Amino acid sequence: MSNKQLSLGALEYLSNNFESRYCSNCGSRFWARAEQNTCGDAPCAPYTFIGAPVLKKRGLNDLREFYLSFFERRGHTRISPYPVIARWREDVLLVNASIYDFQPLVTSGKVPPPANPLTISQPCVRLKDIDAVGKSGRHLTNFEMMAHHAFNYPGCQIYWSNETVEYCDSLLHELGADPAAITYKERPWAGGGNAGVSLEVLVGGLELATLVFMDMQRSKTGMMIKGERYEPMENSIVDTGYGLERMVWAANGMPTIYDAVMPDIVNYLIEGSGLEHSLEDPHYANILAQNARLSGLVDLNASNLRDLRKRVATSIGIAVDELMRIVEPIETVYTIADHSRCLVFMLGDGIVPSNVKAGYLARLVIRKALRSLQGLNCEIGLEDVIRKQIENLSAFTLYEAREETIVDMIRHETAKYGSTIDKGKRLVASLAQRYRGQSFPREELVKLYDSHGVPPEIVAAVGNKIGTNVELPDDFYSIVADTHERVEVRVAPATEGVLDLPATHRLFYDEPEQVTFQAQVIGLSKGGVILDRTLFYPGGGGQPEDTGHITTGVGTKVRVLAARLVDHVIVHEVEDVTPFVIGENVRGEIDIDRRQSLARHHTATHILLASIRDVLGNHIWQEGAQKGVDSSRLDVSHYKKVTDDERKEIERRANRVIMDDISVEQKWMDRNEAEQAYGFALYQGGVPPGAVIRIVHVGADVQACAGTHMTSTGKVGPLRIMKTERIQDGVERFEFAAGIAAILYDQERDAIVSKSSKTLRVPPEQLPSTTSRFFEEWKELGKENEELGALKAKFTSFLMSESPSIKKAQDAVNAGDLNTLRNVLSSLDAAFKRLANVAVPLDTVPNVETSVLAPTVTIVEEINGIKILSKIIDANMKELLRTSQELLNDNAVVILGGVRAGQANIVIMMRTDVAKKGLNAAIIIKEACSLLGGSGGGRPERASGGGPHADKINDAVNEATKLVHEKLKAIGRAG
RNA sequence: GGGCUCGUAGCUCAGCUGGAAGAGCGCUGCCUUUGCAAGGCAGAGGCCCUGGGUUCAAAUCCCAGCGAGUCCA
Repeated sequence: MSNKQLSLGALEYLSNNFESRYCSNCGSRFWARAEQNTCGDAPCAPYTFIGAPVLKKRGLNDLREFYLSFFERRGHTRISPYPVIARWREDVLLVNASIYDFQPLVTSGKVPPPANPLTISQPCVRLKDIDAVGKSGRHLTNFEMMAHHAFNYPGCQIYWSNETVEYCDSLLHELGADPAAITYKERPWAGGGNAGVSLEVLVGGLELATLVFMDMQRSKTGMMIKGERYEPMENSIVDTGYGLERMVWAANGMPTIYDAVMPDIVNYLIEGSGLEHSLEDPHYANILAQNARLSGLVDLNASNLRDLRKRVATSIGIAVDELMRIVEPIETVYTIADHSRCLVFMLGDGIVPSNVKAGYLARLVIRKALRSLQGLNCEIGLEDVIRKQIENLSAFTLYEAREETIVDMIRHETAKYGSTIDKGKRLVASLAQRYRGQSFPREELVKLYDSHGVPPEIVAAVGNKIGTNVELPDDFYSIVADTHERVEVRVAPATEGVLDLPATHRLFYDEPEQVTFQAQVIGLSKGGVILDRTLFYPGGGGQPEDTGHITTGVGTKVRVLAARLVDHVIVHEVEDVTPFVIGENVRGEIDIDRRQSLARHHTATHILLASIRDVLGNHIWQEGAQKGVDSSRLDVSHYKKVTDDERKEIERRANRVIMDDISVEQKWMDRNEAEQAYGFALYQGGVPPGAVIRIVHVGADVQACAGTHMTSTGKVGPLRIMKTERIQDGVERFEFAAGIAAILYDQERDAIVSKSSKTLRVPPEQLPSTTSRFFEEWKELGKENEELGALKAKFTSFLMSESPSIKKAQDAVNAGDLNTLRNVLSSLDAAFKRLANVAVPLDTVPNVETSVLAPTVTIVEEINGIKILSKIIDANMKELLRTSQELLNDNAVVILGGVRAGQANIVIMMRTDVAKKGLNAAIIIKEACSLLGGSGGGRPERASGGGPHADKINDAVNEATKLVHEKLKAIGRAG
């Protein structure tokens, strides 16, 4: 027993009203009024509330309101829920619990809580047990955690465990719980770097709430809790969590939590899919209840699902198959009901489906829902269910306002998934062809899922139809996980030593247009000067730091390379720290052009974000931003590609705001007041620490922002969107320039255009038509060139051998067939004319070529009845190949050489019957080309090669010819 | 943030152990048919994503970039 558990034992309220015992099953300590041997929790105790509600019947909205007002009456302030996407945290993606709202800034004491004590009903999304959803009867991917929190600081004690348990007890009494049925089970608790003791609150076997008493923090020494060491901390926090859905379930005793929480959605899906079942049928209700009761006792996963099915079937007395037939469709209905509700929370709170981060989790849920819906085989679309859910969640007005965007995202994702699956099926089909009649390799199955998103069930369905044997392993997803190497999380960079100096006064906020300032040197560090006040902005919020000069008391001017914020102190990194003396007065001067440009881009960023939101919709959220001197970029969440028209409209709107010359308001505000007034949209650029934050108004845009700004929008000057790109699925990047940078961008563009138009000798406005004409003509020329090559090959071979046309003409003459003769001659004539009309591009013909070509003659020899032709002609590689092909009509082996662009090429071709005798062109070409300083290769009956020594072309062709002769003679002797 | 796939004709894709750019569907024309369904013949249609590198030779191999898809944290 650890100390923590003993300390709770001193609780007055518990010891006065309850008996403390140890569970005969798990050994945990628990408190109860009734005589009982077990802790009342699964798996030590079964559900008893199903069919026998343990709380007074209440609906979701009713119970939520009851809870919040219960705590309001007891001095708590009601707080609006936070979004389910945890934008204020870098360590997690989704809000898993109400305390996430206050981590890390409030829990660490850096920021005061919005109210103290407070009560909230916080929607949460947990995807960890997503596979058990629908099957276990109790798992949800999303739920509302009702909570009351008290933050105790030194000198400010609100309340602690005694009051918390008392509140819980009387709440449960008021809700109609039998006092004797309530059990508090003690458990050590740890999470998010903190630890403490918790009490699980159990009624009827169901855990309704957890009361956490957080008063420890992680440390190197201290006591061990759940594998980490913790020490006591100054603050202590009451962190409670009551499951709204579970309480509703306990209050009506339905077989599953889904029936209790979303009866109309469940019915809608059941009716829509033509399922016969209804909960009125006692047989079905019994099966589902039994299923929920037994699954309550285990942690459901893929491998023990079968065991569970068996146990349920046995306890009801039916076959497993029968059970599955009844239970699976309804489980699918539950899954869809859960997932669709989850999606309303996710998408409604601004998550855009993507392939990374929270967006990926949303996509995951969408795809699971779509797959389930498909399994149900009904006309209802996910879109329809989502609309119904939004209607149901009327307590959240925000979602109603965003309904069309949510539905549009769903539609978009549905189409996307459809095409992924279509593509996947085609892939599977072609793979299945390869493995027809064999078993389908497991690696392919994994790869299809991992690289192409094809679920194994689809592989099986398509594959088995084609005739490959696809086996589905039980632990498929863990096999996939095993193929991914675990990457260690990088360690946080070491923080610099805290400077024991007062916070630097930030002149850049008070006097945004000042260039110079007087200050006193109050500290020196290695390479750094610390002043009591400064105009140098230390960087932050995507805005780079200022540079400039500091002139010492004796007039030495020292360059400031950068300014950095270390805790509350701004450190000026200087070229040389030696001229500075602590205590002296100095004069600072910032590089005003740089600062102006940065500030201009910063203000422009705010203007642009507001314009983007105007044009693309209110789901737009800043995902990142980087300001620069020459250009800046702004990343926003958006689920479609930005069109040209949208981009232009955004640019026009932004420039209109600039021309309206609205003054930029900047003020410090109490954090909680600001949040109340403007909501979470304040934190586009991240959540700043501190009880007081800087609020910047730029037109319609209001943000918490620490950067420096222009004093009015007009001073931003022209704004140009240079380009948009999709940096991830669901995130669009805008690159833009403002002020002089925008002018420079325009000028650069003009230069590009004017240079091009000078080259083409057309005015800029004719560039599009001229370039496309040139492109077309270039393509035409390419085709003509091809044709020319073919004709040239024909012509060349015609000159060297007995052309079939000539034969045909002679035959026609002999037969007196004038018609044929006329046709042959006219077609030859046309070919020659065409050849004559096409300009032959004269390559830079090297001298060597003419000298080589001149003495060459056509060599035709016959060895063992095999006709061999070899010659050097004026042709490139392609033409050599073509000509050889033509010459093969009259010859059995053709060897052609040619020189182009200072490089020699050789081609050897032969009839297949010659190659079959054992003559290998690829081997011969290699030999011959080695004389050229190169190499070659190909297939036995056709090979090509070449080399840089063009002057050796004669030798190479001769060598090839010689080798052919020798080989043929050898074959002849052997034969 | 990391892993893995893919960019070739209008579409779907083959070719990728380097050696003349292919198939199916679609399109155009002609033939067959009373018409339809269809069949036959001929043809058009390609910066093989871009830029480097290796090589005698690159759609194919290597690197970088751009674009798309997918899985995981």
